[in-house]
Amino acid sequence: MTTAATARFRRRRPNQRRARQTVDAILEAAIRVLKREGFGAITTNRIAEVAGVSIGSVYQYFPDKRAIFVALHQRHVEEMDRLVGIKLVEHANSSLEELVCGLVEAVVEAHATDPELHELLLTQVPHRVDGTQGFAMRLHGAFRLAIASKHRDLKRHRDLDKIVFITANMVEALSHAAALQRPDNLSRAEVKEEIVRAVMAYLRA
Amino acid sequence: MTTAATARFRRRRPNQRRARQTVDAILEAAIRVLKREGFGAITTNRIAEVAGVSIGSVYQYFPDKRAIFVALHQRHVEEMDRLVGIKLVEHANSSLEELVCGLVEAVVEAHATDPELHELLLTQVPHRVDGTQGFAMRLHGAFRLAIASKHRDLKRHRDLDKIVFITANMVEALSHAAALQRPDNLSRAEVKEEIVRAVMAYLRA
Amino acid sequence: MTTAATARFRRRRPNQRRARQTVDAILEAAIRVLKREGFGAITTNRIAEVAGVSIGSVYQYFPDKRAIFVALHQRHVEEMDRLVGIKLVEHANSSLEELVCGLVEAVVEAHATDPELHELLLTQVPHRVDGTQGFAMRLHGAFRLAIASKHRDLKRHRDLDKIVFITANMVEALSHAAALQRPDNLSRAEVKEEIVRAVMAYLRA
Amino acid sequence: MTTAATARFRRRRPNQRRARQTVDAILEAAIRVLKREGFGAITTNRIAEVAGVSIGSVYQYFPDKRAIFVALHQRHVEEMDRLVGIKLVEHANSSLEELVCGLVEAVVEAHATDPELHELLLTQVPHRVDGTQGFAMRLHGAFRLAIASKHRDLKRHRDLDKIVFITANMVEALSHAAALQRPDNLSRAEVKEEIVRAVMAYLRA
DNA sequence: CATGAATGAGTGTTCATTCAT
DNA sequence: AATGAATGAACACTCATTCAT
Repeated sequence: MTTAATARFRRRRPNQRRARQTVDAILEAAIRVLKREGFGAITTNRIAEVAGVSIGSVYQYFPDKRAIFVALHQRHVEEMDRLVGIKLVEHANSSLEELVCGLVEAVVEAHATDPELHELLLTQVPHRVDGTQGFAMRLHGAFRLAIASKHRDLKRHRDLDKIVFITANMVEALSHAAALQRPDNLSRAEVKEEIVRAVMAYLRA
Repeated sequence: MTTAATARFRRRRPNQRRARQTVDAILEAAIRVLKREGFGAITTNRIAEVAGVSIGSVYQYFPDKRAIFVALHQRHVEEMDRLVGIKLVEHANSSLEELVCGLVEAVVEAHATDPELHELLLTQVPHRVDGTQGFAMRLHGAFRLAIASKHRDLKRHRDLDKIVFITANMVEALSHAAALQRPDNLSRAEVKEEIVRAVMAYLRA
Repeated sequence: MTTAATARFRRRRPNQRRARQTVDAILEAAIRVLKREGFGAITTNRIAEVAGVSIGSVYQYFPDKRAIFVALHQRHVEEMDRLVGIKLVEHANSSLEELVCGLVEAVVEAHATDPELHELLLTQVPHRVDGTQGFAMRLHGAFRLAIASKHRDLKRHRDLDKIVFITANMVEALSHAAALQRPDNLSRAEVKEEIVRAVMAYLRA
Repeated sequence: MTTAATARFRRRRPNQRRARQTVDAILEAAIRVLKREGFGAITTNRIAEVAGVSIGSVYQYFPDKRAIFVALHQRHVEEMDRLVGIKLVEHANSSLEELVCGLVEAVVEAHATDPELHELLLTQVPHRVDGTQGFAMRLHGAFRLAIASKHRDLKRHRDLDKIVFITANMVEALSHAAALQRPDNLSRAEVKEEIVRAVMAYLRA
């Protein structure tokens, strides 16, 4: 969808299923090469080869090499959005703590799905972070909604903006760290619990 | 012969100083190009040109292109280490809250020094994150030291590792966010205060 | 069966007309792209797009890209031939001067019809000049005929070949120059008159 | 000189003899490939190969492929200018007829030097003709000078502009034709003589 | 040590052409 | 016939790196 939209302006709009398959094959190939041979080894021809399509087809769907990486990042962010969205709906009627717990779980899960790819995208593949695009920004919406509705009395004491800013970033960053830098002697569950504890402590402070 | 020894020193020094100047010029040029023209425009020849040295001189001091980026990252991390180290010494005898406050201040300051460069290095320039190199890891040491000495009773209740992991990452990530994504309606001081509040709330929980 | 025959005709005709239309659309598209975007921008796919036909249809009527240019040159030369032919017939019974005047007029007109295209075909689009194809060559026939019949006594003095060679090339080149390089302070009529004067002066010399 | 000037803006200014040799080698290689394998076979890598230099060196002196052709055209035009300039000086004190004869000779010679290249450049290699660049334009200056000084009385009768326009284009076009389309039964000397006759006839008319 | 011309492997990208639908 | 997605050989051009001066 979004990837197709990216290509829409420069290349023909493909028809449906086949096109989607080709685009996916290209993105998967890019990921495979990235993981196996490193960012330096990624060439458009190599991607085409691994994807099993012709180089021409790559340029049918992506205006240039960069667009492939942009699509990769987008797909990744969208996947995360999806997971968070699900939890948000699930916990519509839960307590604040349960909701926070759910969100933390979603974000930790999202980061843990393919941490290697996540890290590679973050450290090796150039990517603009224009504020709105950052993942934490998406969490902001979720937290604003959650805190505003579940914890109204807080609004009086401190600015909602501050709280949202802090909590969203805490969850994003700590989940991220949990996925990528968690020490061996800490289980994922422990860390998850600890993140929730930290967030709740802050909210109650 | 004292005169001979002196002469040797006199002959060496200027060269070493020159070398240092050249290396700095190259790194500054790399930063300038990175900021002004983007990562894609960085070529060794362009760096040499902007630095005002010959391409040959670049290879005199850096074995290859990657080494320039490694040095760039190192310089950046070292600068941060330095700032944190100072605060740590300053607050050797302060209370835990004051120390946390000092560390947060140091990290926020460090990130605010050249946020543009900081972001570019993080998003555009490929960099390994092999655990030890990540900046958060350095904070771990500081926090471990601080918490272990200032807040001994905590050790009994929960694992020090968890606490250090959470606090170090909180400070790192929130300071980072404060520098790069702080909403306009929040002052830096407010955010700093809020970060301290969050950390302390967690430590007291 | 008359009806069958009629049906056959009816079935074929529209196809042939369609084919002619398609071919024309392709050639016009090529010209349009050539004028608007330059020779470098001409691609078979672009021509098809501008012509409003599929790339497959282009290859239905032209074996390869070069054939399109050959057809373009041909169409252009044929148009010129047509104009010259008309004048030749018109002045079958006129004096030599009147005939020369008519021919010059025809060639100047021909060059002035679409000077931009004329120049582009000459300067941008590769074209063989294998003697027979050159436009001047066609004028040779006209002039040979004209001079041989109208100016017989000349034959005795100098070789008809020389005269034809010189006059045909004069008219061709000067008309060409008149269309493309005429200074602003000279009207087309003046130049035309001057060309006739030059040709007649030579013929009378 | 001129070729170096073309490259000056995009590429380093080379120092002296070696650079000149390299540039010449590249241009000669381009001509050789053009003659032997046709325009379609000219690739930058092939030129480099034939020139015996690396492809990188080609781009050291020419910003892109087109620049090579531009330089080729320029070199050609300059050579012609040179020949005409010489004749102009030689005949400073001669009669008008002698001067015309000299100029015709120069132009015929110029065109005859390497007619194959001349034709290829004209028919195969895309080239802008922006008025000033056309060769005929250069002859204009020569003829204006010649006629104005040698044939003053003409000025009264007809506009000098017309005469210059006609004569310069006659000489250019007829010499060109003489070199490329001269019939076998006409010697070059004969044609040359005939061109002079035509020009003089016009001037005397 | 400094220089910068020269190198050439390697890259992104194009576009004429085909052929299954 | 018409279509246009797919192909992939071929190309222009870059840029990290070397080395003679």
